[in-house]
Amino acid sequence: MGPVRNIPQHKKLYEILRKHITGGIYKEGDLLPSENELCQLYGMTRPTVRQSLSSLASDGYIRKHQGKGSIVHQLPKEIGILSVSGTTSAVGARNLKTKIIVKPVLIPWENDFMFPLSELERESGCIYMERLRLLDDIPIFYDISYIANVNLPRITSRQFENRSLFQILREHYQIEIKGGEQRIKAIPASAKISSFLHLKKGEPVLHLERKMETNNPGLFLYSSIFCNTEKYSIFGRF
Amino acid sequence: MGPVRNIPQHKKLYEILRKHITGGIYKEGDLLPSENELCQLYGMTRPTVRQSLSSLASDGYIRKHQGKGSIVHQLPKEIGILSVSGTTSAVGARNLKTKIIVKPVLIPWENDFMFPLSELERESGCIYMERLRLLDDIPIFYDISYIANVNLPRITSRQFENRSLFQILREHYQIEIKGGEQRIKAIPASAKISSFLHLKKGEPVLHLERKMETNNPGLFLYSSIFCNTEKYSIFGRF
DNA sequence: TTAAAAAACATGTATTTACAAGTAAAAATT
DNA sequence: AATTTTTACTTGTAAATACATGTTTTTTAA
Repeated sequence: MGPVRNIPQHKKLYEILRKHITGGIYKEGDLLPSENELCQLYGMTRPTVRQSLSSLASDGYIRKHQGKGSIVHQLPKEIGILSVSGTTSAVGARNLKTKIIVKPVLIPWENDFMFPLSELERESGCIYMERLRLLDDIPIFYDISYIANVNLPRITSRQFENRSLFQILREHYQIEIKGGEQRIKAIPASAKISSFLHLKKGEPVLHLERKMETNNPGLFLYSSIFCNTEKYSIFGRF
Repeated sequence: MGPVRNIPQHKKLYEILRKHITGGIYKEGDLLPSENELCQLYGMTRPTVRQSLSSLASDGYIRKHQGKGSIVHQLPKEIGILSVSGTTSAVGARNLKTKIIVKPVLIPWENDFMFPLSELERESGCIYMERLRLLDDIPIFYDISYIANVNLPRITSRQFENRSLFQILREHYQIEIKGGEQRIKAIPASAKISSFLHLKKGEPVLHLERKMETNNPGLFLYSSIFCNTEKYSIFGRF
C-alpha cells in the first residue's frame, strides 16, 4: 500500500479546519462554510462532515447554531499542556522556553505517590524529570513529570530542551493523550519552589496534580505542576 | 405553546445511562451493554445509540475501546466544580450547603468588570449575589455571581438556599449552560475573604473567574469564586 | 498439550436517504 | 412603506446498510 496512512476522513477535515482556525484564515465570529458546502469542497458525505464539526465543537473551536451555521469561537493559545492568558493579549508558544532541571532518569516510584499505581507501573519503575518553563524569561511553571517505564526505549537519552514531552511521545512512540484528571490547589510556596519561581517563601502558588490517559491502555503520564500566577492566570474552557 | 418537549432519543438514552452510572448501577470498570444490545433494549438504531455513547465519552463518564466495548470511567469523588458538563450534572456534592451572604439584587455593572461586556449587558444592569458554600460545615467556596438582567422576571425574589442557581435557571427560565471559560489563580486571602473562609489573612486561596455561555445567545453567567483548598482540592477532567 | 487458525463479536468508518426545526432573506400582501 | 407570508437554506434527528478493524473466545491442527 506504500506510505499511505489510513487517517479517517473526518479526522482529516477536523485537522484542516482546525489549522484554518488557528492559522487565522477563519477568525472569531466568522461563519464556517455550511455542512453541504464542506461536503462538496472535500468530497465527503454529511454525516462525515458533521463528525468533524462535532469534534471541533466539543474541543471549543466552534459553536453550532441550528438554522445559522457553525461559528468560529475564540480559543486559547496553547502553551504545552496548559493554556495561559495574561495581561498581554496573545502569548505565542515561541516565547515559552523550557529549562531542564533534572534530566530524565529512571528511579523507583515514591511510596506515597499522589495517584494510586497499578502493579505493572510499580514494577516498571518511573522515568522522572524536572523542568522549568519561562515566559519572557519569567519562570511560570515548575513541572515534575513521571512516566511508567513501559515500552519507551531510549527515552532518557532524548533531547527535550525545545520540544514538548508530548511531541516526543507522539512522534517516536505514537502515544496520544486521550484525556485525564487533575486536582488543583492553592498552596504556600516552599523554599525550593519559591526559589525556582522567583517568589518569596509562603507566597501563594497554584499546584496541579495531573494524571493523563493515553491511547496505550495502562500507560499514564503524571505531573505535578507549580505555577506562578502572580502575573498570568491559568486559562481553561469547558 | 404546549409544554410538550420533544426530547431526542439520543439525549434520553444519554440521561438514562448517565443516571445508571452516577447511581451506581454500573460501577467503575464495568462494561456497558454493547451498542447492538442497547439498540435492542431501547429500540433505537446504532447511529442513535452511538451518539449517546459519544456524548457520555466526551463528558468523561465512559471510555470506548474498539473491539472491547464501553467501559465506565471513574467519576470525580471530590468537589467537581470544574467539571460542568453539557446537560445536568454540574456540582456533584451531596453535603454541600449554601448560605446566602447577599441576596440577589439589581445593581449597575462594575466599571472594571473581570470580563468584557456587551452594550446590551451594560444597559440591562446586573443581578448580583454572594453565597458561601459549606462542606460538612466548613466554608469552602465564597461565590460572587453576576447575571445580566435580560428576560429573567422575578429572579431577585426567588429562594436560592437549597437549590443551585443553575437549577433555578433551568427550571424557571429554560436556561442551560453550554460551556464557558475560566481563569484560575492562587492569591493571598484578603481580610474579607479570610474571614468568610476561616483562614488567616495572606494564606493561599484559589481564585476562579468564570464566564459561562447559555443556550440563550447573548446571555452569560459570570462568577468569581474563592476556594479554601486547604483540605479539599478542586477536581477536574479533560 | 500447545500453538496457530478461525469464528464471533465489539467498536470504527462511511454512504444514502428522509424528514424536522430553526433562521434569514425574498416575495407577497396590506 | 410597513407588515406578513413564503421560500430557501441552515443544522438536528434518525433509520438502514455495508464494510473495516480491533479483541476475545472457540475451534482446529500440529
